Amino acid sequence: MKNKLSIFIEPVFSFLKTIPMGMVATYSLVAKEVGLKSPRNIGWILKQNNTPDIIPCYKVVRSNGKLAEGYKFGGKEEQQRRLENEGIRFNEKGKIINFKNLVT
DNA sequence: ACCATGACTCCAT
DNA sequence: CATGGAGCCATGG
Repeated sequence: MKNKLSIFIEPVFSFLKTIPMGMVATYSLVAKEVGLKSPRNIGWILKQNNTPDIIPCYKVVRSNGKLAEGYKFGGKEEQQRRLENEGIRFNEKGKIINFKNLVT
């Protein structure tokens, strides 16, 4: 590839697959995990995902417990559905309840 | 090289 | 708790 972030794509996707059922990761956590500087970069990388049923990019949430706007496959509503399927619950404001289930 | 944009975060108000 | 601004780093025009 000709851009710098592309070399982080596979590491990020691999990490996402290791996140257990019922748990999520924040953008900054994923960034730190693969050695990237800015959480913004993770957003860019997640947009490179073309296989939502193989790469669980829906497991990445914002640090405030809410979902990012730009989930590529049906928006944050679809992302919320996927998370709820794992048992993650949301309040009426769209914020994750018991936002302690982060991976370390 | 300049500028706008983005699936973000932190901190102040 | 909601909002705004600054910081952030890479991409693309």
